[in-house]
Amino acid sequence: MIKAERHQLLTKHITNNQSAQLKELSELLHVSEDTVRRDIKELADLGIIKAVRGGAIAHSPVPHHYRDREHLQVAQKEIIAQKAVRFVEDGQVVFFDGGTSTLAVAAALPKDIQITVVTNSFPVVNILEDYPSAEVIFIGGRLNKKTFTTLGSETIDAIRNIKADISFLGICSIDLERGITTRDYEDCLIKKNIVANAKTVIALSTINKVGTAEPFFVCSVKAIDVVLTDDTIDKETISLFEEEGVLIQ
Amino acid sequence: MIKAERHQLLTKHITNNQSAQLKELSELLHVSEDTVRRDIKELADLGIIKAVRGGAIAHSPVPHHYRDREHLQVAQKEIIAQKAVRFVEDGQVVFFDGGTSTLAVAAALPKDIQITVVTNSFPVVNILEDYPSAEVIFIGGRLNKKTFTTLGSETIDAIRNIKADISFLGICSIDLERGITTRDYEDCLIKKNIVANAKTVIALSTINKVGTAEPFFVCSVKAIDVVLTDDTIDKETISLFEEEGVLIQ
DNA sequence: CAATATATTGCTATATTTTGCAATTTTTAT
DNA sequence: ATAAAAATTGCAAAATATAGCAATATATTG
Repeated sequence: MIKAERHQLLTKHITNNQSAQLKELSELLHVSEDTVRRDIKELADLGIIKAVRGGAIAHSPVPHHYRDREHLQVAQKEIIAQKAVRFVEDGQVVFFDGGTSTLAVAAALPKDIQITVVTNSFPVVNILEDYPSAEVIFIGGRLNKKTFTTLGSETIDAIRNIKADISFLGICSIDLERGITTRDYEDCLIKKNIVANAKTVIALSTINKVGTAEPFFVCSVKAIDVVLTDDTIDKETISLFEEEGVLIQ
Repeated sequence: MIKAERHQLLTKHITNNQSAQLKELSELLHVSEDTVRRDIKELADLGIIKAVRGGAIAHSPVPHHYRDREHLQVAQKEIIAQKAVRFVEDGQVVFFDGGTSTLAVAAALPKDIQITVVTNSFPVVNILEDYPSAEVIFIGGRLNKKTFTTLGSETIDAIRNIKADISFLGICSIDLERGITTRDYEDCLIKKNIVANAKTVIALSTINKVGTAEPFFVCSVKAIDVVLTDDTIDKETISLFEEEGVLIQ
């Protein structure tokens, strides 16, 4: 077997299993552990996998700067993501807001999904590069280097021109009385326009954000169609939201 | 058996099996390993398969994928990049086209440079995320998953609205008579608009691309201000370009 | 058609790369 | 602190690549 072929198999095996040990790979490929070690080093230099002591692990699917934040509440975000993907169907136009919750949803989409994704979030694009049947429309504008999204009037103009079937909205704070609010003014403007231009708005929120408020008002709870959280909601809250016409899960 | 026939069989065999060794192919085609090696090299130069030590492997599912080219001709691109950064000054608005040459220029910029960067290339944004004083404006549009740039009418509209001080143009082919040409129609449209809207156009080209031509016409050589290459140019060529008002280095 | 140029092919000799092994150092776990 | 596991280094044998060359085939030209 030639080296390039080994590299392919190595990459496949490691990304499939998330991790692998030298001994296991050495036996799989019928080469010495030294060779496997060297192969792993080469692949790691290319940024394809990550070399660790005793073997290798798969790269996280999200870009590096995001990894720090991504490790926060991974399990919770995963729960939200699983709830969210059930709403997405082939043929739809789906908008993804910035933020790690929406990113988790993008990452949870099945690889063969056939949708048109609209987003102003670079990490979302990073994820969707490998989805062969997903058309991606990126909303341009000024880059915000903290959130890796675009901002500004061009961004808002572009959002106004697209009517999405579903818009996933990452939420800072949500409260029945004060509605959805954000800490950042520009982000607020973006979200306002996303809400205004979607057929169905799905807000993603970890449970600890429910019942809190921030300075800038995006929209009332009525304007949201679905709220997805990482936990079970008590019946009282559910019916309170239902009174406003909002499905909360 | 003629060469073209061998090439067909080779391509078929390699794409079917994902990879193949020299010996195996040599026996299959009843020619020496040297010939197979040369065949593979030719097919690899055309980007049909990938030549590797000991044989060849099929290209990643998407041909001409950006990631494959990323590490190609690093030294040459570095030479071009060093020539290019000398043209950039603080306070300017600089446009970066897609492609690995322009990417190398972006990567060669000093970390503290204070410019406004406009681009439709995701890799360029990735580089500039870490430049604290560089403002980044991203041109939105439809994502091309091969080049990781945006395309389409929105992209072109946005380009028209920005007048850059300097535009760096990655070049497929450049020829004194036939001008600058590309292989891809949509890419051609983008480049056309970049050239039309820049004060200074700097074309980046590895030396092997000078004197070649592709189907789609972007602009005449006159429209370019500077051509940067990875090698020294003979005096005759220099004066020929100078007659057209083009500085070539 | 002849003769001349060009391209292809397989061979040889000479680099270069890859690989497994052994000796040594570093890291990890107890 | 100590033993075990893993990484690093240097090395030699084997595999593969490169460059030059001669023989042959193919294309071009007048």
